[in-house]
Amino acid sequence: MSEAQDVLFRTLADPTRRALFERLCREGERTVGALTERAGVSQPVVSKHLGLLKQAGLVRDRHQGRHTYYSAQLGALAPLVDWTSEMAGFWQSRFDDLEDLLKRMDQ
Amino acid sequence: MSEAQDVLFRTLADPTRRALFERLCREGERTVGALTERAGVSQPVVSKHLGLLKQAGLVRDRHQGRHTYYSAQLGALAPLVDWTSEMAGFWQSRFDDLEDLLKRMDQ
DNA sequence: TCGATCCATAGCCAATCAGGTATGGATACG
DNA sequence: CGTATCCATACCTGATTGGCTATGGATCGA
Repeated sequence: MSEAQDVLFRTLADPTRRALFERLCREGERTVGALTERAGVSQPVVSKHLGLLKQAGLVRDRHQGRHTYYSAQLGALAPLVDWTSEMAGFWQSRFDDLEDLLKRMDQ
Repeated sequence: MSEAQDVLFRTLADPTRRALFERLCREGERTVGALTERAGVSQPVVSKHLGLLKQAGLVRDRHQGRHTYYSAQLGALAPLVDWTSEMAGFWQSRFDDLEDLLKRMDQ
């Protein structure tokens, strides 16, 4: 029930938002205008999504003149990686328990 | 824009649903009744969430008499792991590009 | 200085969805 | 059998939210 995980999942659940984050990962730093092209939605919508991504810590922004440059903060994905590892860990430990059980039954 | 990733993120975005999946990972196979205890929501709601988790491939169900046992399908998390790896990969390759650039500038 | 461009905010609307209650089918038990 | 338990489905409702347009502040270029 970690808050960080919740924010990440909720933020990345939206396809438009995830696509924006993906583009920033692929292409590096980009302006709002550049991201709006081929985003399939209007500029205000892109700005709002970028705002949410920023709140989630997934991107950071840098102002230069009229432009705002956004870039991906990959480290923010850590809680997500941790969560999957944790789930896999539970799985594995239960599997070990099963192995233990079978081993003991075998004797 | 993989469909599998989209389903996973959307399904795991809900806290109640994620908590159910977590319990199944931690505790192994459980009935709907057992999951409803401490879920904080009503039994029909639990059933609906389990249905969605099943659609997403994250759990599987097994019927025995009046009971329905659900269990986590950890392999279903693969697309999520792949996605994070891919993002990290883009990040890394851009970093490599930068290294390349710096190296060439150095000469 | 004036017009144009870039971006963020505000306000609105439609769609989605998580929650509840009601209910019924299926199975177990006395 | 008849009753109780387990679970899923149907239906409704309020809240959330992703999209739009309108607008305004800020900066650049002429």
